[in-house]
Amino acid sequence: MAIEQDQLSATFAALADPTRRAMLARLATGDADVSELMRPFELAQPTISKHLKVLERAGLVAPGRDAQRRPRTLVATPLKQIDQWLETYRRRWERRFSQLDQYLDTLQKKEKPRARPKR
Amino acid sequence: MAIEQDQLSATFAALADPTRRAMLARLATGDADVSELMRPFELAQPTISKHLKVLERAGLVAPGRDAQRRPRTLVATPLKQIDQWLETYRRRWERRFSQLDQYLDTLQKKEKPRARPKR
DNA sequence: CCTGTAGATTGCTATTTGGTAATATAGCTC
DNA sequence: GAGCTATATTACCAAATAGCAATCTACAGG
Repeated sequence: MAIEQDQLSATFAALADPTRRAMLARLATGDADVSELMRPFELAQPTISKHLKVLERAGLVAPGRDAQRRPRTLVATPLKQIDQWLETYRRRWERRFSQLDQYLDTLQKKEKPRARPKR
Repeated sequence: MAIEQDQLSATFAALADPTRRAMLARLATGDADVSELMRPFELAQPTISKHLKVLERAGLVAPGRDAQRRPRTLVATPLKQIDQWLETYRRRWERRFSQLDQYLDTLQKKEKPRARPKR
């Protein structure tokens, strides 16, 4: 059903939209209210509010208050979780296990014998 | 809209599903065909194939061939891109960026959805 | 050929998502 | 309090998604 109750899924889903990533990038330079977050886009105000709600549900943004403004603050914690999730896969690009290596490895597996050449 | 033509969006979208993340985790231990990827889940085979298509469109998985099997290989490149994207935000959790961040971080850690006071 | 097996494809739901316009609410400022 | 400003909420639509059962395709072995 993919109701996305888990934190990681909600964060990934929130980041899967260029508009929302741009909003985060703006917030990385400092807090901003809705009008300001809206400025770079040709989107209606409710659309921006909706995007903000997605970011808030993911915990990436925290709401503030200043008279009638609602300045948003970036919260990095969910991004840290993503960074930790990446840990399992990190060696695949940091070490000598390149995409090409994997591809060639797959081709070789057709033969079924074993003896992985260690260059 | 959001046709997700950009690589980053496609990758984030693909990762926003626990089933697909589990499939990647399995592939991290070595190539696997559809029957094997299907095993841990109570999902129909076409559903798994669909998930695989999403992962392939994101470039996270490469298709192989072995008689009637289609063993899949993990490709880490899109994950590397995510890692690079995170770079902008990394200092926010590696250092204590601000007092507000600290405060919000601890709030998040509690994650306590208590009963809301009725207004 | 025929049969069994592994996957892909098709066709169909229900739900979610990104967008909109219209309206409601909250807080200045006069 | 009237009016202005900033934002949220509501109601709606179109498209995308996750799921399924049924069917088609490709290949290995007799």
